[in-house]
Amino acid sequence: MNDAQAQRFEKIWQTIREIPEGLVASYGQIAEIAGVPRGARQVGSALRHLPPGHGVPWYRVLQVSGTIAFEKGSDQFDEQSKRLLQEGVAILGGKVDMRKYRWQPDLDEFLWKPRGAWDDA
DNA sequence: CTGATGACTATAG
DNA sequence: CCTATAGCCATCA
Repeated sequence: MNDAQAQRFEKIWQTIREIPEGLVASYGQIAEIAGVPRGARQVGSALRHLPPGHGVPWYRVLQVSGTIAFEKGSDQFDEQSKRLLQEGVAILGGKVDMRKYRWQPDLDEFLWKPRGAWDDA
């Protein structure tokens, strides 16, 4: 694996690490933030290649519809839903309500650095 | 190089 | 809501 690939994966993993506990993001969303336009599939690929002991909250990444990407009934599906429920993310009808749990970096900015945000308005 | 694959998504019916 | 289709693009055989 060359540097460019490793770097892209690192960037994606780093982005996923920014998702706050209790919130989720879609593959496409992570791709966009990580600077990989139309790279939703690459995000999935990056997660598939996660090294041991990564500490990346991979379970906070869902399909844009709020559905868990794994097949229902699989071990991975169970593992992911379990972890989400554990941090308060509800799963109704097999899917997460994205309107409610979707992470919005813009909003983070708004909440963390409101200082002077409206000064020149 | 070529073709198949996949932890994706958008759109149409 | 579900299926089908078509883009998408890094990876892999």
